Amino acid sequence: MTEATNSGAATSPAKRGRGEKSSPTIYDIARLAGVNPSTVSRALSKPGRVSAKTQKIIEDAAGQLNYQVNPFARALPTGRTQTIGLIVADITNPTFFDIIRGAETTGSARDYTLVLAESAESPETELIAARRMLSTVDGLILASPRMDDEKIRALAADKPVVVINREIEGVPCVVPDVNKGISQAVRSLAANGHQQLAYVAGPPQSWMSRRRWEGVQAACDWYKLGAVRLESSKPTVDGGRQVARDVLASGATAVITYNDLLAIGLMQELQAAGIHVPDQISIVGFDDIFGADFTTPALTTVRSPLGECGSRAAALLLDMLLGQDGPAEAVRVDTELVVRGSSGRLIA
Amino acid sequence: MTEATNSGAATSPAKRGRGEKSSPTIYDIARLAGVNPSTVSRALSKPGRVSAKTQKIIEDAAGQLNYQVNPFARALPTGRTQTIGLIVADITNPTFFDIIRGAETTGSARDYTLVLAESAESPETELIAARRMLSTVDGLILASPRMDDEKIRALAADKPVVVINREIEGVPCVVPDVNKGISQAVRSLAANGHQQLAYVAGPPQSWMSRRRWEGVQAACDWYKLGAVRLESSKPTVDGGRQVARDVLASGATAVITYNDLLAIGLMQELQAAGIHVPDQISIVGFDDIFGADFTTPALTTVRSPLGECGSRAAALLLDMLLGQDGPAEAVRVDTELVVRGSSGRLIA
DNA sequence: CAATAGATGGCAACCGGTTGACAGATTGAT
DNA sequence: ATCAATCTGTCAACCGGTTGCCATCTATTG
Repeated sequence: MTEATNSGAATSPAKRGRGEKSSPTIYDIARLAGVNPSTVSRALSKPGRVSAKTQKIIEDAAGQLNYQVNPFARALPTGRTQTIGLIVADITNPTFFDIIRGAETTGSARDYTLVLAESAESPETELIAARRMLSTVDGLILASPRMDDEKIRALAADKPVVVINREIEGVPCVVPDVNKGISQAVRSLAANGHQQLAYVAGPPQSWMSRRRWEGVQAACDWYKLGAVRLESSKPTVDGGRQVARDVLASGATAVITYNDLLAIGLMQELQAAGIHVPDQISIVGFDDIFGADFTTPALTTVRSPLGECGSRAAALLLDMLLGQDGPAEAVRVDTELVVRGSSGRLIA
Repeated sequence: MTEATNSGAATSPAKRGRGEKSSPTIYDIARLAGVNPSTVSRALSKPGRVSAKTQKIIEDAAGQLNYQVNPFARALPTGRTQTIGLIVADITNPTFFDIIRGAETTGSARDYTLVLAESAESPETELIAARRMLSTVDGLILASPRMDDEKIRALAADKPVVVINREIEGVPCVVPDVNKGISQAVRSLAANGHQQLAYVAGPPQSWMSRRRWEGVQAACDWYKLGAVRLESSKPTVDGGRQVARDVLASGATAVITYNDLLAIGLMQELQAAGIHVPDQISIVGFDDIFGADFTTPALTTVRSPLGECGSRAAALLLDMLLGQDGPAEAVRVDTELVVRGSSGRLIA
């Protein structure tokens, strides 16, 4: 017996790449506890399947050996990996920081590890990343996906998928409900004397950008403001700078942008042109990203609770992994207007 | 033949959790190509080990079946997982965004997947996360780790580890070389008439904060400026606000902070108190994080190429996985002063 | 006290690749 | 033509858990 242990220990050390003292297995525990490996396996993963007495013996032995399951060995027969994947369109975009964080936090709270990939805003890269991931994770979160509904549904047919920032029939989704925040914003602008509003749109293929424009239109209708839509070249600070001349040309005195980056770039450019914000033009961003309050004046913005989206999506996914059905309806989280200095009374 | 394929497809569908049509294996390929599974394995992972002819047959068959290796099955006997882990102290801290991005980008360029975890600034959580990860990744990157040198060395003994933002004897490290940037900053401040400088320190256990203070001291010595060190409660915008009164009390006309967040908070608070930046006090941050140029005036800062650190660290790690030795010396990446509006001539 | 149901542990096959050992086929040198 | 050296493919064991099935043992019931 001792001899067996010994020889076992003697053969294995060089096994793992870099001198890792190959960790104890259920076989080691079984030998120590005097039971069959399968019993150890059951004791460790099927509560109640073995008697309390043996359970204890095995747990003690496991503790003594400082046992840790080998995730790969477990994943192989079961397919379970204790891992969730997250694909974001652009890692440099701070919008996603909070989503990543939310997902990581609730994931690790339930002992799931987060695997991260970026699609670089490309539908093709996204699909490839998703496919590659799908085989190694238990479920997938897609944040602001750029690929077709069809492709996403196909992925969702294979493994649980949750989508953030987009609604897709038949796939569980978590989306900020923009209406509340937008209507607060438009009401506030109307109350401050604005009559003509411009919406600076995001990428054409962005579902969320369309959604926000619809919300703006509806709110402007209600509050009797004129609304025009302006296109941006890209949803970044730079894109915001570039759209400044269109904004001026539009004659609007209030601007709502697809996201905060556009708003910040726009504000910088307007200020550089000698225009006073908010006295001459009010600017309202979207998302309340990190840094939105660094500007002078600080940016008024419709806060999307991105962190909450990430964490809700992860929670949803984990529930689905436990066998629950995804919600039939999209989960909506409320947005709200955060009033800071970049919006205010129009001083004509 | 067709029948075999067919029956294979027919028996397996219920296998994987949620109707995943269990993917083809090397056995399927072997059957289709009329060779032994081990030959398939070799053809697919040991270039040159099989003849060009069979190689082609097998590759065709693999392509036809749309084969993808099962990472777990591969990981089990080999230990290789095609995965690198990254542990950051705080996911909300934008400093790490760039590091994450750099690591993800160069990792995925070499077909490695990034696994992410956060330590929430706690040495204990960090160690636990690291241990848990270590068994499932090929190598680990620790960004601004908070745990003891000893613990890190212990981890490094098991698997390749690369550390960012800290130097540890015997462990490969990637650190910004602060001297160049700091001396540019101090020289610029001296040239603008400043004589008394304050350094606002970061967390006491931060290696990098000490390092920066040493750099500031040395540069101030050289340029004949007085330097005092002030403590901050926490390295955030809020911490920056709180340290404002100490800064004023110190009589310094120029401030270098441990990081940009402190600088931004400090600037906000000073401005709120009616102090003009940079006419009365110059502020220089550290890192050039996302948003550092959103402020008015935009923040002058010593840029740490965090993205490059992340990507260099990942590259280093991947090289080590290929069997190369880690560098004996820490890899240093240059910092440089980015002059924006928050620093300038002292107008007494 | 016999019959039976339920609890518990063991056996062995299996998940899907990897790899050392080996044998048959080729090739080349003599 | 002979023999060694090299190539190439096969066999089978193995990585470390999981799980269906069965045997045994215990507790319950008539």
